[in-house]
Amino acid sequence: MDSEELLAFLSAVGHAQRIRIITELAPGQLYVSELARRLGVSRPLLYMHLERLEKAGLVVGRLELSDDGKALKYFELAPFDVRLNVDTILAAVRQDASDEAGQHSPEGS
Amino acid sequence: MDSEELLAFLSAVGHAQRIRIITELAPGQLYVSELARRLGVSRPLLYMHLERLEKAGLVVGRLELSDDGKALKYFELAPFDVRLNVDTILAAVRQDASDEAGQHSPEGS
DNA sequence: TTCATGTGTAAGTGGAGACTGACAGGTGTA
DNA sequence: TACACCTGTCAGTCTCCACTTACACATGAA
Repeated sequence: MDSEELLAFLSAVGHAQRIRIITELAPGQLYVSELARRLGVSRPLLYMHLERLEKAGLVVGRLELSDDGKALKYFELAPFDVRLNVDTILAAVRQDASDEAGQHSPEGS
Repeated sequence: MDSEELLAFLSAVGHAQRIRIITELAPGQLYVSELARRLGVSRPLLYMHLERLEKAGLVVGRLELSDDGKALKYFELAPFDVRLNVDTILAAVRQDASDEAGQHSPEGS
């Protein structure tokens, strides 16, 4: 994980509304409209937050057809576990240099 | 750690400039003007970032007198180690309820 | 055909926070 | 006195992002 990914991750979680989203999704998947109702949030706003969380890899969404033929966009938490201390931050910054050197073909890591 | 503290921590680290500050302070303490020069950042701006980092407990500053009588404000990293996954986030949110119940006299955790 | 449900996006507003420049004050040295 | 350092803060600008309103488009049921 380089510093860019780390930053995306941290700024995604570091927001009160998105913490609430994570809390709400913890028990299991929910579709967007239902989630918006529970949080008392407008749907477009929720989309923005979900998009941000998805880009950071915290959440995954998939379109599903319900029994009665309605398209429902379900979101669920993606497993993540990040440790945050001086060493892990420095490691992320150092990773940038490696990315630079390797260019294409990422190191996985 | 309740969700408010967690949020302060995450939004403090989740910023490119502040990551750079942490990187720069990792080898050892520095005083503000020197740090500003290294980062190529104005001093007032640096103060803002340092204040934010200090409030989140990532950094500590102290005023010191150099040998030649100049006052220097040194900052150094505070030790921190936070693990971030669904469980730790939920734990922070649950902590809010405990804070509410206990009111004053914090639980230290 | 109308209503209630859902997805998805475009366009605009408002406010917080990132950032700058300029100031006032202190010290030691030439 | 003047200069080169330092700390600390105020007042302003500007940019980003959180948020709203409104739209287009589907489906199934009354």
